[in-house]
Amino acid sequence: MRREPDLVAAVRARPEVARWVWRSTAEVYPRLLAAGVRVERCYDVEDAEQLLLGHEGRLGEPRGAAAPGRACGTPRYRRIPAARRRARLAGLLFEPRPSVSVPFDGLLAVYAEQLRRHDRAGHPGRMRLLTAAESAGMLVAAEMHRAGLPWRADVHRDLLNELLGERYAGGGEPRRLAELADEVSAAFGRRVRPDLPADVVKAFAQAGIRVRSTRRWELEEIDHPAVKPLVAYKKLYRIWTAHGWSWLADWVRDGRFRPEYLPGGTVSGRWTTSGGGALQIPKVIRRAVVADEGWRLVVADADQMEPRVLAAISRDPGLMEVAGHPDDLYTRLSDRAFSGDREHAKLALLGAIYGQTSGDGLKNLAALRRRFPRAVAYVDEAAKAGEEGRLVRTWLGRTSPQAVDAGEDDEAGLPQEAPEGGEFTPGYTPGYASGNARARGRFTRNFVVQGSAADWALLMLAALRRSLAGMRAELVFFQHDEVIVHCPEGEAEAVTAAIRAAGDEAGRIAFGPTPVRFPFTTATVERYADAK
DNA sequence: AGTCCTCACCGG
DNA sequence: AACTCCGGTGAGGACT
Repeated sequence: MRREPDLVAAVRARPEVARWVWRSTAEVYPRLLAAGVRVERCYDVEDAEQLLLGHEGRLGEPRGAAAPGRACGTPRYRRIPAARRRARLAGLLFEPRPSVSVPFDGLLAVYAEQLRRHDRAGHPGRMRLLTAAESAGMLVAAEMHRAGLPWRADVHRDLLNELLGERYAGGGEPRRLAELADEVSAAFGRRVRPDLPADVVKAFAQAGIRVRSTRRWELEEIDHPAVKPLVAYKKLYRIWTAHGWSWLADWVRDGRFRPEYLPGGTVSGRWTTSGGGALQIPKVIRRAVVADEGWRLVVADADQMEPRVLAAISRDPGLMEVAGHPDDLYTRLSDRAFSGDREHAKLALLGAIYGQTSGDGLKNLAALRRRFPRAVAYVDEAAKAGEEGRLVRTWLGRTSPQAVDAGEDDEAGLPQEAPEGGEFTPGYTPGYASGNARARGRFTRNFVVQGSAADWALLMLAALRRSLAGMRAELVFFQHDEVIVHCPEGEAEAVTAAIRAAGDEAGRIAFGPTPVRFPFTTATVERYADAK
Protein backbone atom coordinates (compact mmCIF):
# COMPACT_ATOMS: atom_id res chain seq x y z
CA MET A 1 0.00 0.00 0.00
CA ARG A 2 1.17 3.48 -0.78
CA ARG A 3 -0.13 6.91 -0.09
CA GLU A 4 -0.57 9.31 -2.95
CA PRO A 5 -0.48 12.97 -2.05
CA ASP A 6 -2.25 14.10 -5.20
CA LEU A 7 -5.39 12.45 -6.56
CA VAL A 8 -5.12 13.96 -10.01
CA ALA A 9 -1.47 13.06 -10.47
CA ALA A 10 -2.06 9.54 -9.18
CA VAL A 11 -4.82 8.87 -11.68
CA ARG A 12 -3.11 10.61 -14.55
CA ALA A 13 0.02 8.52 -14.02
CA ARG A 14 -1.88 5.26 -14.52
CA PRO A 15 -3.58 5.26 -17.91
CA GLU A 16 -3.40 1.47 -17.92
CA VAL A 17 -5.94 1.12 -15.13
CA ALA A 18 -9.10 -0.44 -16.57
CA ARG A 19 -11.39 0.40 -13.69
CA TRP A 20 -11.02 2.67 -10.71
CA VAL A 21 -12.63 1.52 -7.49
CA TRP A 22 -13.52 4.37 -5.22
CA ARG A 23 -15.88 5.25 -2.46
CA SER A 24 -17.89 7.91 -4.20
CA THR A 25 -17.77 9.14 -7.77
CA ALA A 26 -19.58 12.32 -6.81
CA GLU A 27 -16.77 13.12 -4.41
CA VAL A 28 -13.77 12.20 -6.55
CA TYR A 29 -14.63 12.57 -10.21
CA PRO A 30 -15.47 16.28 -10.38
CA ARG A 31 -11.94 17.02 -9.11
CA LEU A 32 -10.48 14.87 -11.86
CA LEU A 33 -12.64 16.45 -14.53
CA ALA A 34 -11.65 19.90 -13.34
CA ALA A 35 -8.06 18.90 -14.03
CA GLY A 36 -8.98 17.58 -17.46
CA VAL A 37 -8.73 13.91 -16.52
CA ARG A 38 -11.37 11.41 -17.64
CA VAL A 39 -11.56 7.78 -16.65
CA GLU A 40 -13.05 4.99 -18.72
CA ARG A 41 -14.68 2.95 -16.00
CA CYS A 42 -15.16 3.02 -12.27
CA TYR A 43 -16.78 1.09 -9.45
CA ASP A 44 -18.62 3.27 -6.97
CA VAL A 45 -18.51 1.42 -3.65
CA GLU A 46 -21.06 3.58 -1.91
CA ASP A 47 -23.56 3.33 -4.74
CA ALA A 48 -23.09 -0.44 -4.99
CA GLU A 49 -23.69 -0.65 -1.26
CA GLN A 50 -27.09 0.96 -1.65
CA LEU A 51 -28.04 -1.37 -4.49
CA LEU A 52 -26.84 -4.46 -2.62
CA LEU A 53 -28.58 -3.49 0.60
CA GLY A 54 -31.76 -2.98 -1.39
CA HIS A 55 -31.40 -6.34 -3.10
CA GLU A 56 -30.93 -8.00 0.26
CA GLY A 57 -34.12 -6.38 1.52
CA ARG A 58 -32.21 -4.42 4.11
CA LEU A 59 -33.16 -0.96 2.89
CA GLY A 60 -36.44 0.33 4.14
CA GLU A 61 -35.82 3.89 3.22
CA PRO A 62 -35.69 5.46 -0.19
CA ARG A 63 -32.66 7.02 -1.70
CA GLY A 64 -33.29 10.40 -3.07
CA ALA A 65 -31.99 13.80 -3.78
CA ALA A 66 -31.78 14.21 -0.05
CA ALA A 67 -30.07 10.94 0.83
CA PRO A 68 -27.15 11.54 3.17
CA GLY A 69 -23.77 11.53 1.53
CA ARG A 70 -25.30 12.72 -1.69
CA ALA A 71 -26.58 16.15 -0.96
CA CYS A 72 -25.23 17.09 2.43
CA GLY A 73 -25.61 20.75 3.03
CA THR A 74 -28.02 21.37 0.20
CA PRO A 75 -31.26 23.15 0.96
CA ARG A 76 -33.23 20.01 0.14
CA TYR A 77 -31.44 18.15 2.87
CA ARG A 78 -32.59 20.59 5.48
CA ARG A 79 -36.16 20.32 4.30
CA ILE A 80 -36.42 16.74 5.49
CA PRO A 81 -37.95 16.36 8.94
CA ALA A 82 -35.44 15.35 11.57
CA ALA A 83 -37.14 12.03 12.32
CA ARG A 84 -36.87 10.94 8.72
CA ARG A 85 -33.28 12.06 8.57
CA ARG A 86 -32.48 9.78 11.47
CA ALA A 87 -34.24 6.87 9.79
CA ARG A 88 -32.17 7.37 6.67
CA LEU A 89 -28.93 7.56 8.54
CA ALA A 90 -29.60 4.31 10.35
CA GLY A 91 -29.28 2.23 7.19
CA LEU A 92 -26.07 3.80 6.02
CA LEU A 93 -22.75 2.08 5.96
CA PHE A 94 -20.62 5.14 5.47
CA GLU A 95 -20.41 8.39 7.26
CA PRO A 96 -22.49 10.93 5.41
CA ARG A 97 -19.94 13.69 5.67
CA PRO A 98 -17.43 13.72 2.84
CA SER A 99 -14.87 15.16 5.22
CA VAL A 100 -14.81 11.93 7.23
CA SER A 101 -12.59 9.56 5.31
CA VAL A 102 -12.92 5.80 5.27
CA PRO A 103 -9.66 4.00 6.04
CA PHE A 104 -8.22 2.48 2.90
CA ASP A 105 -8.09 -1.09 4.22
CA GLY A 106 -11.69 -0.69 5.39
CA LEU A 107 -12.72 0.26 1.89
CA LEU A 108 -10.88 -2.73 0.43
CA ALA A 109 -12.64 -5.10 2.80
CA VAL A 110 -16.01 -3.63 1.95
CA TYR A 111 -15.27 -3.97 -1.76
CA ALA A 112 -14.22 -7.60 -1.41
CA GLU A 113 -17.34 -8.40 0.54
CA GLN A 114 -19.48 -6.60 -2.03
CA LEU A 115 -18.09 -8.86 -4.75
CA ARG A 116 -19.18 -11.88 -2.71
CA ARG A 117 -22.59 -10.35 -2.13
CA HIS A 118 -23.09 -10.03 -5.90
CA ASP A 119 -22.52 -13.80 -6.12
CA ARG A 120 -25.31 -14.41 -3.65
CA ALA A 121 -27.85 -12.36 -5.62
CA GLY A 122 -30.74 -14.05 -7.41
CA HIS A 123 -29.09 -13.33 -10.75
CA PRO A 124 -25.42 -12.55 -10.01
CA GLY A 125 -24.59 -11.58 -13.58
CA ARG A 126 -27.43 -9.12 -13.78
CA MET A 127 -26.58 -7.67 -10.38
CA ARG A 128 -22.97 -7.10 -11.48
CA LEU A 129 -24.32 -5.46 -14.61
CA LEU A 130 -26.52 -3.20 -12.49
CA THR A 131 -23.78 -1.89 -10.22
CA ALA A 132 -21.40 -1.51 -13.17
CA ALA A 133 -24.02 0.38 -15.16
CA GLU A 134 -24.91 2.69 -12.34
CA SER A 135 -21.23 3.42 -11.72
CA ALA A 136 -21.00 4.35 -15.39
CA GLY A 137 -24.05 6.53 -14.84
CA MET A 138 -22.19 8.30 -12.04
CA LEU A 139 -19.42 9.17 -14.51
CA VAL A 140 -21.97 10.41 -17.03
CA ALA A 141 -23.67 12.50 -14.35
CA ALA A 142 -20.46 14.24 -13.36
CA GLU A 143 -19.47 14.82 -16.98
CA MET A 144 -22.89 16.25 -17.90
CA HIS A 145 -22.75 18.57 -14.93
CA ARG A 146 -19.35 19.76 -16.06
CA ALA A 147 -20.39 20.21 -19.69
CA GLY A 148 -23.69 21.92 -18.91
CA LEU A 149 -26.70 22.44 -21.13
CA PRO A 150 -26.13 25.35 -23.55
CA TRP A 151 -28.43 28.13 -22.36
CA ARG A 152 -28.95 31.55 -23.90
CA ALA A 153 -29.83 33.93 -21.07
CA ASP A 154 -30.67 36.70 -23.56
CA VAL A 155 -33.16 34.50 -25.38
CA HIS A 156 -34.64 33.43 -22.06
CA ARG A 157 -35.05 37.08 -21.01
CA ASP A 158 -36.74 38.00 -24.30
CA LEU A 159 -39.07 35.06 -23.79
CA LEU A 160 -39.97 36.18 -20.28
CA ASN A 161 -40.71 39.71 -21.45
CA GLU A 162 -42.87 38.36 -24.23
CA LEU A 163 -44.84 36.00 -21.96
CA LEU A 164 -44.97 37.90 -18.68
CA GLY A 165 -44.51 41.53 -19.67
CA GLU A 166 -42.26 44.01 -17.94
CA ARG A 167 -41.36 43.86 -14.31
CA TYR A 168 -42.38 46.79 -12.15
CA ALA A 169 -39.71 48.66 -10.27
CA GLY A 170 -41.00 47.80 -6.82
CA GLY A 171 -40.82 44.07 -7.43
CA GLY A 172 -44.00 42.02 -7.32
CA GLU A 173 -45.80 40.52 -10.25
CA PRO A 174 -44.83 41.41 -13.82
CA ARG A 175 -47.37 43.32 -15.89
CA ARG A 176 -49.15 40.44 -17.60
CA LEU A 177 -49.74 38.60 -14.30
CA ALA A 178 -51.13 41.75 -12.67
CA GLU A 179 -53.51 42.22 -15.60
CA LEU A 180 -54.75 38.65 -15.40
CA ALA A 181 -55.24 38.97 -11.64
CA ASP A 182 -57.38 42.07 -12.28
CA GLU A 183 -59.43 40.15 -14.85
CA VAL A 184 -60.05 37.39 -12.32
CA SER A 185 -61.15 39.90 -9.71
CA ALA A 186 -63.41 41.64 -12.22
CA ALA A 187 -65.06 38.36 -13.13
CA PHE A 188 -65.84 37.63 -9.48
CA GLY A 189 -66.86 41.16 -8.69
CA ARG A 190 -64.45 41.36 -5.78
CA ARG A 191 -60.73 41.27 -5.08
CA VAL A 192 -59.43 37.72 -5.46
CA ARG A 193 -55.83 36.52 -5.18
CA PRO A 194 -55.43 33.89 -7.90
CA ASP A 195 -52.28 32.50 -6.25
CA LEU A 196 -54.20 31.56 -3.09
CA PRO A 197 -56.24 28.37 -3.66
CA ALA A 198 -58.34 28.99 -0.55
CA ASP A 199 -59.30 32.43 -1.82
CA VAL A 200 -60.29 31.05 -5.22
CA VAL A 201 -62.40 28.25 -3.71
CA LYS A 202 -64.19 30.82 -1.54
CA ALA A 203 -64.83 33.11 -4.50
CA PHE A 204 -66.37 30.28 -6.52
CA ALA A 205 -68.49 29.29 -3.54
CA GLN A 206 -69.86 32.82 -3.33
CA ALA A 207 -70.69 32.55 -7.02
CA GLY A 208 -72.66 29.41 -6.23
CA ILE A 209 -70.10 26.94 -7.60
CA ARG A 210 -68.56 24.29 -5.39
CA VAL A 211 -65.06 23.16 -6.34
CA ARG A 212 -63.01 20.51 -4.55
CA SER A 213 -59.72 22.07 -5.56
CA THR A 214 -58.35 24.68 -7.90
CA ARG A 215 -56.48 22.24 -10.10
CA ARG A 216 -56.53 23.32 -13.69
CA TRP A 217 -58.35 20.27 -15.08
CA GLU A 218 -61.11 20.77 -12.56
CA LEU A 219 -61.49 24.49 -13.20
CA GLU A 220 -61.68 23.92 -16.93
CA GLU A 221 -64.95 22.03 -16.50
CA ILE A 222 -66.60 25.07 -14.92
CA ASP A 223 -68.58 27.61 -16.92
CA HIS A 224 -67.58 30.94 -15.37
CA PRO A 225 -65.86 34.04 -16.79
CA ALA A 226 -63.09 33.82 -14.17
CA VAL A 227 -61.87 30.43 -15.42
CA LYS A 228 -60.06 31.61 -18.53
CA PRO A 229 -57.92 34.34 -16.91
CA LEU A 230 -57.40 32.12 -13.88
CA VAL A 231 -55.98 29.26 -15.92
CA ALA A 232 -53.83 31.68 -17.90
CA TYR A 233 -52.60 33.20 -14.65
CA LYS A 234 -51.62 29.82 -13.20
CA LYS A 235 -49.63 28.89 -16.28
CA LEU A 236 -47.68 32.13 -16.31
CA TYR A 237 -47.32 32.26 -12.52
CA ARG A 238 -45.61 28.91 -12.68
CA ILE A 239 -43.14 30.18 -15.26
CA TRP A 240 -42.51 33.34 -13.27
CA THR A 241 -41.79 31.58 -9.97
CA ALA A 242 -40.06 28.42 -11.21
CA HIS A 243 -38.32 29.50 -14.44
CA GLY A 244 -38.30 33.27 -14.33
CA TRP A 245 -35.67 35.94 -13.82
CA SER A 246 -34.50 34.67 -10.46
CA TRP A 247 -34.11 31.13 -11.83
CA LEU A 248 -31.94 32.59 -14.58
CA ALA A 249 -29.81 34.44 -12.07
CA ASP A 250 -29.44 31.36 -9.86
CA TRP A 251 -28.76 28.66 -12.44
CA VAL A 252 -27.26 29.99 -15.65
CA ARG A 253 -23.57 30.87 -15.72
CA ASP A 254 -21.41 31.48 -18.78
CA GLY A 255 -24.06 30.25 -21.16
CA ARG A 256 -24.60 26.92 -19.43
CA PHE A 257 -27.21 25.43 -17.12
CA ARG A 258 -25.56 22.92 -14.79
CA PRO A 259 -27.93 20.85 -12.68
CA GLU A 260 -26.61 18.19 -10.36
CA TYR A 261 -27.66 14.77 -11.61
CA LEU A 262 -28.34 11.96 -9.17
CA PRO A 263 -28.37 8.56 -10.91
CA GLY A 264 -30.72 6.17 -9.17
CA GLY A 265 -32.15 9.07 -7.18
CA THR A 266 -35.63 7.56 -7.17
CA VAL A 267 -36.59 4.16 -5.79
CA SER A 268 -37.26 2.84 -9.28
CA GLY A 269 -33.80 3.82 -10.49
CA ARG A 270 -34.81 6.83 -12.49
CA TRP A 271 -32.49 9.77 -12.07
CA THR A 272 -33.33 12.89 -10.20
CA THR A 273 -31.66 16.26 -10.36
CA SER A 274 -31.01 18.68 -7.62
CA GLY A 275 -31.31 22.37 -8.26
CA GLY A 276 -32.95 24.22 -11.06
CA GLY A 277 -35.69 21.72 -11.73
CA ALA A 278 -33.79 20.31 -14.66
CA LEU A 279 -36.23 17.48 -15.30
CA GLN A 280 -39.21 19.81 -15.46
CA ILE A 281 -38.13 22.42 -17.97
CA PRO A 282 -41.40 23.71 -19.48
CA LYS A 283 -41.74 23.25 -23.22
CA VAL A 284 -41.91 27.01 -23.93
CA ILE A 285 -38.68 27.66 -22.04
CA ARG A 286 -36.81 25.18 -24.24
CA ARG A 287 -36.46 27.93 -26.80
CA ALA A 288 -33.59 29.23 -24.66
CA VAL A 289 -31.59 26.02 -25.13
CA VAL A 290 -29.49 26.88 -28.15
CA ALA A 291 -26.42 25.17 -29.60
CA ASP A 292 -23.14 27.07 -29.85
CA GLU A 293 -22.18 28.69 -33.15
CA GLY A 294 -21.46 25.93 -35.68
CA TRP A 295 -22.69 23.27 -33.29
CA ARG A 296 -25.94 21.35 -33.11
CA LEU A 297 -28.12 19.63 -30.55
CA VAL A 298 -28.98 16.05 -31.34
CA VAL A 299 -32.18 15.40 -29.40
CA ALA A 300 -33.23 11.76 -29.14
CA ASP A 301 -36.33 10.35 -27.55
CA ALA A 302 -36.80 6.61 -27.00
CA ASP A 303 -40.05 5.51 -28.63
CA GLN A 304 -42.60 3.87 -26.32
CA MET A 305 -39.86 2.77 -23.95
CA GLU A 306 -41.97 1.24 -21.19
CA PRO A 307 -44.18 -0.98 -23.37
CA ARG A 308 -41.08 -2.25 -25.14
CA VAL A 309 -39.44 -2.99 -21.82
CA LEU A 310 -42.56 -4.86 -20.68
CA ALA A 311 -42.33 -6.98 -23.82
CA ALA A 312 -38.67 -7.77 -23.11
CA ILE A 313 -39.08 -8.68 -19.44
CA SER A 314 -42.35 -10.61 -19.72
CA ARG A 315 -41.29 -12.49 -22.87
CA ASP A 316 -44.89 -12.32 -24.04
CA PRO A 317 -44.77 -13.73 -27.61
CA GLY A 318 -47.44 -11.42 -29.01
CA LEU A 319 -46.06 -8.28 -27.42
CA MET A 320 -42.50 -9.16 -28.43
CA GLU A 321 -43.72 -9.47 -32.00
CA VAL A 322 -45.38 -6.04 -31.76
CA ALA A 323 -42.26 -4.54 -30.18
CA GLY A 324 -39.94 -6.25 -32.64
CA HIS A 325 -40.21 -3.41 -35.15
CA PRO A 326 -38.95 0.13 -34.98
CA ASP A 327 -42.22 1.70 -36.09
CA ASP A 328 -44.98 2.93 -33.80
CA LEU A 329 -45.78 0.27 -31.22
CA TYR A 330 -49.30 1.47 -30.41
CA THR A 331 -50.34 1.34 -34.06
CA ARG A 332 -49.16 -2.24 -34.39
CA LEU A 333 -50.81 -3.07 -31.08
CA SER A 334 -54.13 -1.61 -32.19
CA ASP A 335 -53.96 -3.51 -35.49
CA ARG A 336 -53.58 -6.76 -33.53
CA ALA A 337 -56.07 -6.33 -30.74
CA PHE A 338 -58.06 -3.12 -30.95
CA SER A 339 -59.38 -3.03 -34.52
CA GLY A 340 -57.18 -0.12 -35.44
CA ASP A 341 -58.04 2.17 -32.54
CA ARG A 342 -54.60 3.42 -31.55
CA GLU A 343 -55.72 5.59 -28.63
CA HIS A 344 -57.62 2.77 -26.96
CA ALA A 345 -54.69 0.43 -27.41
CA LYS A 346 -52.33 2.96 -25.84
CA LEU A 347 -54.61 3.67 -22.87
CA ALA A 348 -55.12 -0.03 -22.23
CA LEU A 349 -51.41 -0.74 -22.16
CA LEU A 350 -50.54 2.25 -20.01
CA GLY A 351 -53.45 1.41 -17.73
CA ALA A 352 -52.06 -2.08 -17.24
CA ILE A 353 -48.65 -0.67 -16.37
CA TYR A 354 -50.02 2.01 -14.02
CA GLY A 355 -52.67 -0.12 -12.39
CA GLN A 356 -55.56 1.97 -13.56
CA THR A 357 -58.61 1.71 -11.32
CA SER A 358 -61.29 3.28 -13.44
CA GLY A 359 -62.15 4.65 -16.83
CA ASP A 360 -61.96 3.28 -20.34
CA GLY A 361 -58.60 1.66 -19.84
CA LEU A 362 -60.18 -0.89 -17.56
CA LYS A 363 -62.60 -2.11 -20.22
CA ASN A 364 -59.85 -2.45 -22.75
CA LEU A 365 -57.69 -4.30 -20.27
CA ALA A 366 -59.77 -7.42 -20.88
CA ALA A 367 -58.87 -7.35 -24.56
CA LEU A 368 -55.24 -6.82 -23.68
CA ARG A 369 -55.29 -9.78 -21.31
CA ARG A 370 -56.71 -12.09 -23.98
CA ARG A 371 -54.10 -11.17 -26.58
CA PHE A 372 -51.06 -10.66 -24.37
CA PRO A 373 -51.59 -12.90 -21.35
CA ARG A 374 -47.98 -13.18 -20.25
CA ALA A 375 -47.39 -9.43 -20.33
CA VAL A 376 -50.47 -8.71 -18.22
CA ALA A 377 -49.69 -11.62 -15.90
CA TYR A 378 -46.20 -10.17 -15.34
CA VAL A 379 -47.46 -6.87 -13.99
CA ASP A 380 -50.38 -8.54 -12.19
CA GLU A 381 -47.90 -10.76 -10.34
CA ALA A 382 -45.86 -7.70 -9.36
CA ALA A 383 -49.01 -6.05 -8.04
CA LYS A 384 -49.93 -9.17 -6.06
CA ALA A 385 -46.46 -9.26 -4.55
CA GLY A 386 -46.81 -5.68 -3.44
CA GLU A 387 -50.25 -6.23 -1.94
CA GLU A 388 -48.86 -9.14 0.07
CA GLY A 389 -45.95 -7.08 1.29
CA ARG A 390 -43.31 -8.88 -0.75
CA LEU A 391 -40.47 -7.15 -2.58
CA VAL A 392 -40.21 -6.93 -6.35
CA ARG A 393 -37.14 -6.42 -8.53
CA THR A 394 -36.32 -4.83 -11.85
CA TRP A 395 -34.81 -7.03 -14.54
CA LEU A 396 -31.27 -6.28 -13.38
CA GLY A 397 -32.12 -6.61 -9.70
CA ARG A 398 -32.87 -3.16 -8.33
CA THR A 399 -35.30 -3.90 -5.53
CA SER A 400 -38.35 -2.11 -4.26
CA PRO A 401 -38.01 -0.63 -0.79
CA GLN A 402 -39.37 -2.60 2.11
CA ALA A 403 -42.85 -1.56 3.13
CA VAL A 404 -42.56 0.25 6.41
CA ASP A 405 -44.68 -1.34 9.15
CA ALA A 406 -47.22 1.05 10.51
CA GLY A 407 -46.92 1.93 14.15
CA GLU A 408 -43.20 2.14 14.72
CA ASP A 409 -42.21 5.20 16.59
CA ASP A 410 -39.34 6.34 14.39
CA GLU A 411 -41.72 7.05 11.60
CA ALA A 412 -42.69 10.52 12.58
CA GLY A 413 -43.01 12.53 9.43
CA LEU A 414 -43.94 9.57 7.27
CA PRO A 415 -47.34 9.71 5.65
CA GLN A 416 -50.11 8.15 7.63
CA GLU A 417 -52.41 5.41 6.44
CA ALA A 418 -54.34 6.09 3.28
CA PRO A 419 -58.10 5.93 3.53
CA GLU A 420 -60.04 2.75 2.74
CA GLY A 421 -61.00 2.05 -0.83
CA GLY A 422 -57.80 3.17 -2.46
CA GLU A 423 -58.79 6.76 -3.05
CA PHE A 424 -56.02 9.03 -4.09
CA THR A 425 -54.68 11.04 -1.21
CA PRO A 426 -52.28 13.87 -1.88
CA GLY A 427 -49.13 13.40 0.08
CA TYR A 428 -49.61 9.69 0.59
CA THR A 429 -46.63 7.83 -0.79
CA PRO A 430 -47.31 4.14 -1.28
CA GLY A 431 -43.68 3.20 -1.69
CA TYR A 432 -42.80 4.14 1.85
CA ALA A 433 -45.69 2.92 3.94
CA SER A 434 -47.77 -0.22 3.98
CA GLY A 435 -51.06 1.30 5.03
CA ASN A 436 -52.87 0.58 1.81
CA ALA A 437 -52.26 -2.74 0.11
CA ARG A 438 -53.83 -1.73 -3.17
CA ALA A 439 -51.79 1.44 -3.47
CA ARG A 440 -48.72 -0.61 -2.66
CA GLY A 441 -49.74 -3.02 -5.43
CA ARG A 442 -49.96 -0.21 -7.95
CA PHE A 443 -46.55 0.93 -6.88
CA THR A 444 -44.87 -2.48 -7.31
CA ARG A 445 -46.77 -3.11 -10.57
CA ASN A 446 -45.32 0.08 -12.00
CA PHE A 447 -41.95 -0.44 -10.35
CA VAL A 448 -40.99 -3.53 -12.36
CA VAL A 449 -41.63 -1.75 -15.66
CA GLN A 450 -40.43 1.76 -14.87
CA GLY A 451 -37.42 0.38 -13.03
CA SER A 452 -36.44 -2.05 -15.78
CA ALA A 453 -36.76 0.83 -18.23
CA ALA A 454 -34.33 2.74 -16.01
CA ASP A 455 -31.99 -0.28 -16.14
CA TRP A 456 -32.09 -0.12 -19.92
CA ALA A 457 -31.57 3.64 -19.97
CA LEU A 458 -28.46 3.29 -17.80
CA LEU A 459 -26.91 0.78 -20.18
CA MET A 460 -27.88 2.93 -23.13
CA LEU A 461 -26.09 5.93 -21.59
CA ALA A 462 -23.01 3.85 -20.89
CA ALA A 463 -22.92 2.59 -24.47
CA LEU A 464 -23.43 6.07 -25.86
CA ARG A 465 -20.71 7.48 -23.64
CA ARG A 466 -18.28 4.91 -25.01
CA SER A 467 -19.03 5.75 -28.63
CA LEU A 468 -18.76 9.48 -28.08
CA ALA A 469 -15.35 9.11 -26.43
CA GLY A 470 -13.38 9.78 -29.61
CA MET A 471 -15.50 12.71 -30.71
CA ARG A 472 -15.87 16.34 -29.68
CA ALA A 473 -19.54 15.65 -29.01
CA GLU A 474 -20.72 15.83 -25.42
CA LEU A 475 -23.74 14.41 -23.62
CA VAL A 476 -25.41 17.45 -22.11
CA PHE A 477 -28.83 16.29 -20.96
CA PHE A 478 -30.68 13.14 -19.93
CA GLN A 479 -34.29 12.82 -18.88
CA HIS A 480 -35.65 9.29 -18.36
CA ASP A 481 -36.00 8.34 -22.04
CA GLU A 482 -34.43 11.31 -23.76
CA VAL A 483 -30.86 12.43 -24.37
CA ILE A 484 -29.33 15.58 -25.82
CA VAL A 485 -25.86 15.56 -27.35
CA HIS A 486 -24.12 18.85 -28.19
CA CYS A 487 -21.74 18.44 -31.10
CA PRO A 488 -20.10 20.18 -34.04
CA GLU A 489 -22.47 20.18 -37.01
CA GLY A 490 -20.25 17.72 -38.86
CA GLU A 491 -20.58 15.12 -36.13
CA ALA A 492 -24.37 15.17 -35.92
CA GLU A 493 -24.85 12.26 -38.28
CA ALA A 494 -22.37 10.06 -36.46
CA VAL A 495 -23.90 11.01 -33.13
CA THR A 496 -27.37 10.08 -34.35
CA ALA A 497 -26.09 6.69 -35.47
CA ALA A 498 -24.35 6.20 -32.14
CA ILE A 499 -27.55 6.88 -30.24
CA ARG A 500 -29.56 4.41 -32.31
CA ALA A 501 -26.88 1.77 -31.87
CA ALA A 502 -26.74 2.40 -28.13
CA GLY A 503 -30.48 1.77 -27.80
CA ASP A 504 -30.43 -1.66 -29.36
CA GLU A 505 -27.12 -2.57 -27.74
CA ALA A 506 -28.56 -1.71 -24.33
CA GLY A 507 -31.54 -3.96 -25.10
CA ARG A 508 -29.28 -6.89 -25.92
CA ILE A 509 -27.03 -6.43 -22.91
CA ALA A 510 -29.83 -5.85 -20.43
CA PHE A 511 -32.38 -8.41 -21.56
CA GLY A 512 -30.27 -10.94 -23.46
CA PRO A 513 -31.34 -12.25 -26.86
CA THR A 514 -34.68 -10.60 -27.59
CA PRO A 515 -36.49 -9.57 -30.77
CA VAL A 516 -37.57 -6.34 -29.06
CA ARG A 517 -36.23 -3.20 -30.70
CA PHE A 518 -35.48 0.08 -28.92
CA PRO A 519 -35.73 2.81 -31.55
CA PHE A 520 -35.38 6.56 -31.08
CA THR A 521 -37.00 9.56 -32.63
CA THR A 522 -34.11 11.93 -33.29
CA ALA A 523 -33.78 15.50 -34.44
CA THR A 524 -30.73 17.61 -35.20
CA VAL A 525 -31.57 21.17 -34.27
CA GLU A 526 -30.11 24.46 -33.16
CA ARG A 527 -32.81 25.01 -30.54
CA TYR A 528 -34.18 22.36 -28.20
CA ALA A 529 -37.74 23.63 -28.73
CA ASP A 530 -37.52 22.75 -32.41
CA ALA A 531 -37.07 19.06 -31.69
CA LYS A 532 -40.69 18.23 -31.05
C1' DA B 1 -37.10 33.87 12.51
C1' DG B 2 -37.07 29.32 11.33
C1' DT B 3 -39.66 24.86 10.45
C1' DC B 4 -43.17 22.27 8.47
C1' DC B 5 -47.23 21.42 5.69
C1' DT B 6 -50.37 22.07 1.76
C1' DC B 7 -51.29 23.21 -2.81
C1' DA B 8 -50.50 23.02 -7.56
C1' DC B 9 -47.66 23.30 -11.33
C1' DC B 10 -43.87 21.29 -14.48
C1' DG B 11 -41.63 17.00 -16.68
C1' DG B 12 -41.23 11.74 -17.98
C1' DA C 1 -61.64 10.47 -20.05
C1' DA C 2 -59.74 10.91 -15.80
C1' DC C 3 -56.31 11.97 -12.43
C1' DT C 4 -53.32 6.00 -12.08
C1' DC C 5 -47.03 5.66 -11.71
C1' DC C 6 -42.21 8.35 -10.64
C1' DG C 7 -40.38 12.88 -9.14
C1' DG C 8 -38.69 18.65 -8.02
C1' DT C 9 -39.89 23.16 -6.94
C1' DG C 10 -41.75 27.47 -4.95
C1' DA C 11 -45.16 30.25 -2.39
C1' DG C 12 -48.06 31.07 1.36
C1' DG C 13 -49.44 30.36 5.82
C1' DA C 14 -49.73 27.98 10.28
C1' DC C 15 -46.96 26.78 13.67
C1' DT C 16 -43.05 26.81 17.10
